Amino acid sequence: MTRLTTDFYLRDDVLAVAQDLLGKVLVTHFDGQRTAGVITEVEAYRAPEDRACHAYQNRRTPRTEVMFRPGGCAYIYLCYGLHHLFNVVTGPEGVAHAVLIRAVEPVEGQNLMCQRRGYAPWEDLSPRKKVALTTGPGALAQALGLHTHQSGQSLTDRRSPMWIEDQGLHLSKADIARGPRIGVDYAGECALWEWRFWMRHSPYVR
DNA sequence: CAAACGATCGGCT
DNA sequence: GCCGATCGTTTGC
Repeated sequence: MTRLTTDFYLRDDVLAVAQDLLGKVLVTHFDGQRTAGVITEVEAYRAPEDRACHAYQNRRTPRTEVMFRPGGCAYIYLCYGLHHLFNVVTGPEGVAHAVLIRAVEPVEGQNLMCQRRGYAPWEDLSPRKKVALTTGPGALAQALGLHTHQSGQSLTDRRSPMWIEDQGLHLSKADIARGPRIGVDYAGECALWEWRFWMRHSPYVR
């Protein structure tokens, strides 16, 4: 297992980082238990010009302060009062870029994920239900035990309980599809930008 | 201090 | 496809 290092996250090109995250493995290790999933769908958010980004026009608020940190930490926030959405902060310090992880394919700790989601055990799930376990940003965050109180956590520190690793899966350009981001209609013209990327052949995509 | 607003999900028609 | 749930954050008065 090779945990991604700060070099990966500090790059200024968040669209490149977003695509490079596809095929990497998001791992959490809480209370001695690991859960992990291959990242299958992401969206890029880029201050200052991106109206859909919480740090639009580089405005700093208590919530978005972590987005301005050097790349390599988590930005987790509560959406619709119910869902904890997990983002990876990228770019150098002062540059508020982030990648929203929208879906993963479970590869480790499936039964704990099911427990956290209130599902029956993994082996008892229909194919559809297996996909629903970790498809969608709120769903995967719940499955992996991610919560707003972890916002700001490092993904690169040796002692951190959450990180992203490269397990050697290589995607060619043809394996990546792109389209407009979801749920950002309020962002005017920015809503048309094709900053959502997914693994073309994965069933773990909306 | 009040009020509006979501980077969504799941259940139901 | 439509709709309600639910609450922290932000903004405006």
